[in-house]
Amino acid sequence: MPRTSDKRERLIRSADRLILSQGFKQTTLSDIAADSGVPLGNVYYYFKTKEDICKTIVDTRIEAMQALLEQCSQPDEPKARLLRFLDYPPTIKHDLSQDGCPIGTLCYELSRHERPLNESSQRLIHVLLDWSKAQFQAMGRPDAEAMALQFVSNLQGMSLIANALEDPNVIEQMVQRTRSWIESL
Amino acid sequence: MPRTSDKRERLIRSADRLILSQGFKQTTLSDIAADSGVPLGNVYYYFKTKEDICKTIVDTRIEAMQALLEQCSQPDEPKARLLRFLDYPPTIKHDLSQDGCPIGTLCYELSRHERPLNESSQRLIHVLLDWSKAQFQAMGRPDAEAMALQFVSNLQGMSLIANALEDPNVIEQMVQRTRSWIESL
DNA sequence: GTCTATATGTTGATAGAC
DNA sequence: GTCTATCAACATATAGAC
Repeated sequence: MPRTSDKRERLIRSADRLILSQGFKQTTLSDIAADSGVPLGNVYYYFKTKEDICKTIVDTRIEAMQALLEQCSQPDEPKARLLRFLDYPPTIKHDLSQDGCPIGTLCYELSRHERPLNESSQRLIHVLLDWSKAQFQAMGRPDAEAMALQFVSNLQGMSLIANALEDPNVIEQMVQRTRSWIESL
Repeated sequence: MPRTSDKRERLIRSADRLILSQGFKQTTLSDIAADSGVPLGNVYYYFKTKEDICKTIVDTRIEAMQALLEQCSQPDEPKARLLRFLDYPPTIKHDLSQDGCPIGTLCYELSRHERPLNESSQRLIHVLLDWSKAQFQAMGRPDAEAMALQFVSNLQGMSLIANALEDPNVIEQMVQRTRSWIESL
């Protein structure tokens, strides 16, 4: 019987969605329980603490981003990989402008919590930085580090502004600019 | 007697600092009271609600940024104004990498609160966008809107990444890149 | 205007029956 | 494994003496 329970999965999905739209601190266990249809007391069978849920969400988002990045890393030249990644933000521009970037928002919120939660910020942003840097290095650029910084900065900057203005068009415009920049290299 | 009380000012200063390092939701009235040396019950003589404090901090930061922008707007050509603004981030790179941007962090946090708090996000980011756009327009650029987007995106992107990595050098590197971009126009 | 004491509500977490 | 009931801590906000 317990083998077929999908409660843990439902809890994670609800937590992920609620944390994205409300933030981690703002989201209560009661919110997550209600949204997932799991009784409040039962949450503690699956997660030891609220902080434990947060760590799980961090891992979930990191893995989701890594899956996306691998999908963009087909046996191809690095420039095409970067351009292929840029196809993604416009497909979720409405989510991005409504809730911000799942990586960036968590990054910024967790960096103002205590240890060990704030240590997740570094891991989250490194996923994007490391992959980007690898692509610029494969392009033979000695300034790969700085280029990766600019690339990820564009992604995070556009998400924050689009979210603040609630304007999906910001994503379109900035992706277009970033695309032109990559193509010109 | 009450004329010389600086309690309200002390409360604002403490709230501003605490909200910057811990976030608004995370910061309790007790924190602010203790830090400012004002008894908890007395806070409500100066502010009706906690939300009221937040709105005051938003205004404070907007005014501080406007003051800085005016300082960069000496009777000069627009390109020099943008470059003069870029002198600023490196002077506070340690604060930026420790706590993030006072505009951007508040922007991202408040956009996931309910109305009317989330409406402040738009006002906060518009301060930077409007001023930047005005400079690019004065430079005669028809794409001033997109240029302002890229400029502010760089500022916010570098702050988020520097904060996540706790690395002031990210500010230096990205400001240098942004400076080169502006100079090339 | 100032401050102590406290009301009121919410939240993370636990106890214990089933 | 599941769920109800509840605890203990904390946060916002108020009452009321001074």
